[in-house]
Amino acid sequence: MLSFFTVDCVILTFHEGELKVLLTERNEYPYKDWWALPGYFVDKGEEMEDAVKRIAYESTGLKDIYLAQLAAFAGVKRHPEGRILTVAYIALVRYEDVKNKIKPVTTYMRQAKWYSIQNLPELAFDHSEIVSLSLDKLKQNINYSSFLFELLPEKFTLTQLQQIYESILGLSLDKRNFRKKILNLGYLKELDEFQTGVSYRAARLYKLDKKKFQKIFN
Amino acid sequence: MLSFFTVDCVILTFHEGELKVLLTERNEYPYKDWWALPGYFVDKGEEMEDAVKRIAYESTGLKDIYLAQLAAFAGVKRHPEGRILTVAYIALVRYEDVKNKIKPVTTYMRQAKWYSIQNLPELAFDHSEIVSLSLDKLKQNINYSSFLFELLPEKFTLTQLQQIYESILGLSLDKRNFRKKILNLGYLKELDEFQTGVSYRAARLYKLDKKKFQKIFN
DNA sequence: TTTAATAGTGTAGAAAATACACATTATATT
DNA sequence: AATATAATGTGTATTTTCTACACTATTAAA
Repeated sequence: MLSFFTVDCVILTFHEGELKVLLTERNEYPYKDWWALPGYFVDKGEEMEDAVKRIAYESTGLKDIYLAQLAAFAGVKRHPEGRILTVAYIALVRYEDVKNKIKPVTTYMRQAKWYSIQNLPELAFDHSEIVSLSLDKLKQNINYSSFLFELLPEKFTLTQLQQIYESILGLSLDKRNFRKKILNLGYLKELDEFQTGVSYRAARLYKLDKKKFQKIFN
Repeated sequence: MLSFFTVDCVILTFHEGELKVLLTERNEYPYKDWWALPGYFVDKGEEMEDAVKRIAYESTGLKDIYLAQLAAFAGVKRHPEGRILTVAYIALVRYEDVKNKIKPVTTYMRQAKWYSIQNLPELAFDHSEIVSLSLDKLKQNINYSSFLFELLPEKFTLTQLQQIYESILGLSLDKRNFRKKILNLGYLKELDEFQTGVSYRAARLYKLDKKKFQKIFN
């Protein structure tokens, strides 16, 4: 009993104050030359998450990235050559980790490129819907998960954290209230270190205290 | 390119103050005679949701029930005869609608039976995990969706609503605070009707004002 | 030394969450 | 008719959280 199916990856990062998603230019029919989410068939005997990691590695050069399943898409008409079921995953990466690494090495996709989620081209298949549902899912879980910190360097400023909240929620937050609330949650560790390389007052750095986060959310 | 996959249904109802899930006794190998979630192969050319509706109809006699996709499960070892991908759905039904209807008419399942989610038998495949993730998903969404009302008759008492909250969240709530909060949300319509057939003071009936609910949540 | 750019901070008022106990009402029982 | 039973329905005081709002501090570059 054969079962062909694919995984598609919504690989997100945070850069220049914006959420960005990694798109690849398809080198295969159907939708040849269209922009699409990185994705491909899951090998026989390969675990789904391993396939996602493989594809994410091929397009970002990174191993061990944060993954969460979004949903399965199996519309009879989603693929012009017959129903192909796909399972979409959200993957989060730090921009500093990938910035110079993207050079896809596969035959089925040409260049990969970060696109601001505000400004996406038309995508192949139902991939626009998949991206949009991914963002909905992040919004839903923003206060109940530490996934945000997968988008930030280990040491980050409160402004960076606030920008991620704002870009995921799609609204702007009051700086004082945001800081009061987030520090009150009690899972950020204030460091005695400061930003470097900026031409203005350097901001204090913080990091996530994972143990405290666990305690608070379980 | 063929693609065989199944859907499994976590069909939930609310009765006697408890959440219950519908299980069927399998009549096919593997796991013959085990209790399992109702589920079966999706036909070629059949939309996933239609397959879910078909299976739910076969086990409950109901059409047009509330559905939400939970997730895809595709572990290489989840099925002893080779990987079978399944997409799990949550379905919610009113007990009054199904109470006398359950008589499965398929060859692949024998009796169907409501089990309290507190007290499930060992299940076939990874179905225990699927049930448990379903409950997690309901918990997550309880305050942001009107799915609860799919478990209640059109006209219900506040005590019934509170019991559903309590059984999904797994904790008990203060009656006065619960009522204050839920009525404050502004989407319940107080009726001039009361419970009948009880041997004590009859409670007032309410119903969901769907338009107001929409307004409030969009 | 001045300018530019962002960091960092507090308070008062409003709203929401919590803790908590008893009188009311309808039916069934004697 | 009186009583018992079982669940309904209600208010207040306290604590906590949310919201609105503006200026000084710091650093580097010009």
